[in-house]
Amino acid sequence: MVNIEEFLTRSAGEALAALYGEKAQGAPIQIQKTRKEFQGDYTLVVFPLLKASGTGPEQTAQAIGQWMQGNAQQVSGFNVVKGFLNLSLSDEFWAGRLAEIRQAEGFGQLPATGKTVMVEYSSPNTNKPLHLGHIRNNLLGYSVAEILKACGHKVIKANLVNDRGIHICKSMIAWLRYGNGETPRSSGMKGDHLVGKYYVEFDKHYKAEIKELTAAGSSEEEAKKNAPIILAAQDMLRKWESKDPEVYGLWEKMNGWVYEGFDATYKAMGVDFDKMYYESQTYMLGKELVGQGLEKGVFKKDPDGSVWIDLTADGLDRKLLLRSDGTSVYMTQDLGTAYERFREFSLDDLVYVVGNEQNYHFQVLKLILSKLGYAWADHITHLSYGMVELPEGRMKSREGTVVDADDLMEEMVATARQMSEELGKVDAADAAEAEKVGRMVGMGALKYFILKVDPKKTMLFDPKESIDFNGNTGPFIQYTHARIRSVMRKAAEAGYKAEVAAGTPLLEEERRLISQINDLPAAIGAAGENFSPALLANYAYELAKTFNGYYHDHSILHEADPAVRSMRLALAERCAATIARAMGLLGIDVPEKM
RNA sequence: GGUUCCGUAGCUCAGUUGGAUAGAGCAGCAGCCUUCUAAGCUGCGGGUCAGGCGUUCGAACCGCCUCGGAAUCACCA
Repeated sequence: MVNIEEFLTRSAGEALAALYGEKAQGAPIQIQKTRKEFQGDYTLVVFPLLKASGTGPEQTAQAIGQWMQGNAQQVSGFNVVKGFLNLSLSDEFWAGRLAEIRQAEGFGQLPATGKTVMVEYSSPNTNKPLHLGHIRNNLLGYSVAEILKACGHKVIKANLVNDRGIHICKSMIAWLRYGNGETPRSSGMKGDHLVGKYYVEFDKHYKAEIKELTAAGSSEEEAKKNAPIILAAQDMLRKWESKDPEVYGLWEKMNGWVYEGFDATYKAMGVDFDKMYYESQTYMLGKELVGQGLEKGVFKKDPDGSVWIDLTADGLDRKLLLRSDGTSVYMTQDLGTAYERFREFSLDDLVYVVGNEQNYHFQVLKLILSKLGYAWADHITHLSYGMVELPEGRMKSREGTVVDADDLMEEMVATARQMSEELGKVDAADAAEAEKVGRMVGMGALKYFILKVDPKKTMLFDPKESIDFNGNTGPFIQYTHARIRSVMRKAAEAGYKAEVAAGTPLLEEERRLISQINDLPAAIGAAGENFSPALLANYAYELAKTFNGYYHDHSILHEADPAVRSMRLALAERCAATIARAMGLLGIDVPEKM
C-alpha cells in the first residue's frame, strides 16, 4: 500500500455501499488530513454524502466511522465533529508505513513515465553579467527540471544564449575604442564583468554624443539615430552578418570571455545544462514555417513583402513574422526552434522559464503554432515568473541599483561564515570544512528565499531580510538536518540501531511526522504539475518545523526503552533523508554539520 | 483601450482539487541553555482574506462587476 488517502477513499466507499447501498453510488468521497487542533489522522467530509444517507451529518459520520473501525483493521478509532469524521489509524499501521518507507528504494523518485521534457532556462545575453533577475530564473529552471526528473520524466535542460545582435556590438565597439587591449587576464576581472563594463562605457559615450548633437541643434530623435558611436555599432552588426573575419574574430573572443564568466557564475549557483543553443546558429530557423503558414492562409503577405498574422479575432494584435527585407524576427525564430526541438527529441513537453514580461510573446507563439495545426502547441508551457523588486523599487541599470549575481552570492556566503563564527560553530581544526559549510548555508539562504515564493508573483528582495538565518529560511531547514545527522553519529558511536519493531507505541507527533514524510511523493507530484518549487520549499519547512518541536520535547538518545529509541532513530533518520531529498530538488545542499 | 497576472497581519510570504476557529516567519513583548547543536523551543498581542453581488449545506479559493498595482501590445530580442 502506498497511498493512504486512496486506501481510505476505497474503504469509505465500501462503507457507503454497505450502509446505504445503491443510493451511495458515485457520491463524492473527500479524504483530507485532519487539522492539528482535532484528534485523528485523516478526515472524511460527510456533507456531500447526506443525500445518500438520508440522515443528518452527525449520524452519517457516526455510522460510517463505526463501519470503518469494524471493517478496516488499520482504522483504530474515530470521532465526529459536526460534519467531519476524524479517523485515527493504528500505531501498527503507522509503524508499518515507516518501515516500508525506509525500505523503499525509490522513495522520493516517482516511477518512470517515459515522457521527455525540455526545460529551457537562463538564456542570457552576452553583453553583461547576470543579475538578481537571472538568479530567480536560474534557480527556478534548475529546480523545476530536477523536480520533473523526480516525477519520472526524462529531462533535458537547455540554455539558449543570445550571443548576437546590436547589444554585443556595442560592447565590442566600446572595447575597441576605449579598452586599450584590456583582457580578463590583464585586468583580473571576470570576463562577463569586463564585457559588461564596456557595455556601460558605450552607453556613456552614446549619451555624451547625443548631448553634443542636441546642443548643436538636432532633435533628440535625430541625435539618437545619428550619434557616430551608434552608427559604428550598426556598421559592426552588418559586418558581423557578412562574417567579416576581423569582426567575427573579436566577437568570438569577447563572447569567449563572457562564457568563462558565466560558467563560473553557473558553477557557484549550482546549475547546469544538457544542451546549449546559440542564437547565432538558430536565428535563421523558422522561415519554412512562414512558407507553410502562407500556403495554409494562416499568414498574409503585405504589399511591401512583410508577412503578418492577424490575431485580432483572438483579442490580440497583428504580429510580424517576416520583415519586408525578408529577414526574420524573434517570433519566427522561436517558432522554428520549438518545431526543431519537438522533432529532434520527440518531446512530450517543452517548458520555457522566462520572465512575465514575455507573457504576450508566448501566448502568441502557442496560438500561431496551433493555428498552423501542430497539436504539440498545447504541450508548450511558459513558466512565467514575476520580477524581483528591491526595497527602493525596480532594478535600474541607469541608477546603478542592479544587484549583481556574483556580488550577491559572495555576500551571502561571507555573511553565513561570519554568522557561524559569531555563533561559535567553527572548530578551528577544519577550516576547509567551515568554508564548504559557509557556502552551503549562504547559498541555501539565497536559494530558499527566492524559491519559497510562488513563481508568478512579483517578489520583494530585501537584502537585509534575505540574510536573516532565523525562522522560515533555508538555514533553518539545513540546521534541522545537521542536527539530526549529529544525533545519528552519536547513536552510531553508542552502538544504537535504527529500526522499527512491530508493536512499538507512537506519540501523536510521531504519527504526524510519519504522515508528513509519507507525503513526499505527493509534494513532488504537485510541485511538478504546477511547476512550482515553492510547494516543495514549504513542504520541507513544515517537516523541519514539526521535527524541531518534537525534538525539543522528546529525547532520542536518552530514551530508556530500546525499542522506542530505535524507532525514534529510524524516524529521525527518515526525516533527515526526506529533508535532504526535498532540498536537493530545490538545488540546496544540506550539510552534515553546521 | 486590448491581453495576462497580482491584491491575505505593521513587513515578507504560505494556504495543494471549495470544508472545521484563515497560517508561518520577521518586527514587538515575556520566558527557556549543567541534559541528543539555542541558526532552536514556548507563550502573548496583531485580520472587513481590496470591495460588492452571485453560485453552494459551506467561498481567501468558483462566476460577474468595481477599485488598486504590475507586465505587455515595435519591421527590438
